[in-house]
Amino acid sequence: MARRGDTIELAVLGLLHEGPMHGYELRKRLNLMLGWGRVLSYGSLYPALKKMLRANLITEVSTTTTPTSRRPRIVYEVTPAGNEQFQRLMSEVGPTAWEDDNFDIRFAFFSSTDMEIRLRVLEGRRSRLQERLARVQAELARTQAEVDRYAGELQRHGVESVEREVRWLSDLIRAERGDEGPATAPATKPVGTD
Amino acid sequence: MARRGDTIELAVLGLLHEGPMHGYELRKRLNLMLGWGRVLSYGSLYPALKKMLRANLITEVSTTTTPTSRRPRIVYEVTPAGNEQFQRLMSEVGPTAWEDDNFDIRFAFFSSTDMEIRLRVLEGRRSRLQERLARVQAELARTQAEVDRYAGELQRHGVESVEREVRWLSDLIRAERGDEGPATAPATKPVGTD
DNA sequence: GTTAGCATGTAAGGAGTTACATGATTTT
DNA sequence: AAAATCATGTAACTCCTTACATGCTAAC
Repeated sequence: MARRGDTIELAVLGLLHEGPMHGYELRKRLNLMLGWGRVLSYGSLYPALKKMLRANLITEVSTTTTPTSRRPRIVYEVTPAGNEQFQRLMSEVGPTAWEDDNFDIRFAFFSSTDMEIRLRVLEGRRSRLQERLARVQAELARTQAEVDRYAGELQRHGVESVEREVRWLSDLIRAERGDEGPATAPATKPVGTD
Repeated sequence: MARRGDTIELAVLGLLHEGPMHGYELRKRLNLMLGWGRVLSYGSLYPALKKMLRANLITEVSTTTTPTSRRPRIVYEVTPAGNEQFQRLMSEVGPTAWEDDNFDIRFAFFSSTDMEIRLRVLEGRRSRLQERLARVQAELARTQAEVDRYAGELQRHGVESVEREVRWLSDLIRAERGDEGPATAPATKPVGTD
């Protein structure tokens, strides 16, 4: 079962899926990818790589092929076992918190999986969001007038944001089913109900 | 300077600002308030309360006044020092990550501060979001076509969401300046540029 | 009478950050 | 020549979660 800490593992396997890379570059790519907020520190990346080496998910590749005679960098490559693990982490159904925390990463690597898994991840996220939406809206109805102005405004904005994301997911699911990848632009147009 | 762990402290002080409460109730209110995602566990709440007691930010209040003869609950009340700390945490300018992590909590307690602080918090958040937006869009322009379909779609959606939040913040700032609290509905209307 | 919710706490462990340590290479 | 960036790592520390431990009260 997927644990909290498997996030870095998933991200590293996903990036290495595109080709060999060394630690420093992995960190840079990761920080661009997950640019919205948190950055990953070396203090967690390097130990994670060591752990993955021991688990035989990745292997070191000699850098001697580099023509420009740079300083020795440790380039990693994904093993067959690593690819298996990647597919497992991409598709596994775990606790809500884990799946929500890793949705973005999974999405970013959608090209490296098949449609079946993409649909499961998208639909899973949508149903979790809808469930929460229902709970929050029930709560809102129950406590109606007694909420603070600002707290209420925050709730309202939160609900609206989640509703948008649900519509976005619905568009993507439709596109996926219609077999034409993510829609390139129409997310702002009225798309009817979900 | 505000540390990462001051989040619970801020939230507890904010809730107690509305009146005395015991731990169990604090947790419930908090989990409703921050309903979008993570829940706070007893394992972090109770030790935090103990720590705040020692720091003299809150005090225990005897529950003997309760008429229904319930089991003894430990009801906490905020001290003058606690109120000072609350105002400090509400207004303090810290590292980006801290301010971003705590924006929602600060917003939810806006009624307990004055307009000066509300404006500073709202404008601070808006400028941080705009800065990130600029960075990401520059990055998007630089790497144009070479991005993966799904990774690109994720970026696009992220930019759109942040742009929405910037408009929301601008509405709130305008309302705050016009002295009429948060707008009750017009967030979906076109509001021009920021 | 037993399940569900109220109520408070502790201990162990996970995951990641910050700060430290080191040194090569490229740019200014 | 200095500053920035490339590049890899370790140690200490922080914050939080999970799991455990305990017992009362209300509802079914």
